[in-house]
Amino acid sequence: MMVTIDLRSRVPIYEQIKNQILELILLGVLKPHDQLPSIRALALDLKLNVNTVKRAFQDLEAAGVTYTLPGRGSFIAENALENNQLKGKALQEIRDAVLSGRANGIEKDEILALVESIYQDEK
Amino acid sequence: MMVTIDLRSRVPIYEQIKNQILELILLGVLKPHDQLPSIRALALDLKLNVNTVKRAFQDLEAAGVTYTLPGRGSFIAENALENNQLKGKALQEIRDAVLSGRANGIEKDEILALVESIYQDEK
Amino acid sequence: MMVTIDLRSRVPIYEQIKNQILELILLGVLKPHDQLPSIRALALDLKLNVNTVKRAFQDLEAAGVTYTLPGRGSFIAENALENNQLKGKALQEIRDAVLSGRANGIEKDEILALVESIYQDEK
Amino acid sequence: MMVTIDLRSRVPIYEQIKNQILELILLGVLKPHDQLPSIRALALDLKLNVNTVKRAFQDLEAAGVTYTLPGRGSFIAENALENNQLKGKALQEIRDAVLSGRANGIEKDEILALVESIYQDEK
DNA sequence: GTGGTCTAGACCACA
DNA sequence: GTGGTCTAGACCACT
Repeated sequence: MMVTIDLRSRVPIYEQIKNQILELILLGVLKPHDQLPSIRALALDLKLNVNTVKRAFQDLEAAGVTYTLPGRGSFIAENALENNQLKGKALQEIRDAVLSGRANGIEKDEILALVESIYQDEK
Repeated sequence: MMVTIDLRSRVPIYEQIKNQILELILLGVLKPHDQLPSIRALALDLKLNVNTVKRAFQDLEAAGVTYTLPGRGSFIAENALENNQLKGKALQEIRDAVLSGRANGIEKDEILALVESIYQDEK
Repeated sequence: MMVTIDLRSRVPIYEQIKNQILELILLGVLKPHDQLPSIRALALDLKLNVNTVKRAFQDLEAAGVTYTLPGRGSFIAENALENNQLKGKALQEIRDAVLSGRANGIEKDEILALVESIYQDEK
Repeated sequence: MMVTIDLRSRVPIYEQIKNQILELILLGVLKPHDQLPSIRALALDLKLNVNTVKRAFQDLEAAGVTYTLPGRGSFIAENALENNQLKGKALQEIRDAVLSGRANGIEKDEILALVESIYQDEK
């Protein structure tokens, strides 16, 4: 699993895990019914607490991105990205951040440029 | 003072206060050396605890946006917006939110449109 | 009375008044039994609240620097500077400030230079 | 953690904590990325309220001396002392205190000796 | 366990 | 009246 964590980020670790798995699906690296690594294996690999990884997996399942077969493991859902119910929350976060940025005097063009650069990165 | 609070927002109340005061400065409603409402008056007005409002004012002062004369009140600093040391943090928040949005399958154009609409609002 | 107040300073206004009167005595401008301006006149002159000036005068009298004849006014005491019981407190304030400066990485020489420059100013 | 508090000092408790942590960094006892004690543990240890300790840590973080990972703890920043934005304020406090001391008839040499003795203490 | 937010309320210093 | 400090304690998010 190509997942890297930045412990110094203010973004919760479980969010980083979720985001990176979603990115891998988006990029086609992970396909429907592919098996995810076990929670314990990933926690060991990333040197994280099992609970932290568990929380990420729980969220993904709750959002309809993955499904779990008890005793077998977690797998990518059929229509993972279409199911994803996390989009709304993500959009709201962007709205909040942009509003805060505007209040702090950040120019519109500054943000537009930032968005462009982010979407250029690894597409 | 035209400050409105959304108690149900995930954005901390004191951040909402900070942002709204910054907006008022940006819009020219509040000018250097203008006096802000007293923390007690604002707390009463917004039905908040004094400490919550105080936290907002403390942050603004630490950021160089306002200055406080104990026993007299808080005032807008001479170069409030130039001093503002909160911009960097705000930009970082936008970056994080956009990255998270991208991971969740939000299209670039969707974000660009959102940014445009936010900046059209009251500028 | 040549007293000037800096409303923007973190030093309490009544302390500024006390300090300036003490300086005037130190410089010989005010001599024993000279009459100080009335509290009201000074408050009017400096555009301050009467209570603020009153507090300064009270402190000076309590410290043995001045004496008051009810209905007549306040006067410089015979041995104003020798009597002054405020020295100890002032020394303690310097100690605290220097300790704090040391903690914040200010070099000894920096402070020594500052002290020299202050004592050169108007002596 | 070797932190001692003087409850009877006019220096706010949270300032005492800030100063002592800064001293520990200055002395090399605390190094970049070292973890500070938890605010709860320190509060318990010093018999203080959690919020008082929190205020100290908040200030240190705002000044760029520490960084905080929610849920994990607070740590010394990479360039803690270089970042420290509190130096200016500390210098201003010394200036004010010395001016006040001069007004109260404290001799220059008295202050110079005091500064020397303070810097001899534990350097 | 960690820190983050918020409330309620006391007491003090200053204007 | 103003802001500043401190306490006690609740509730939440994250590890």
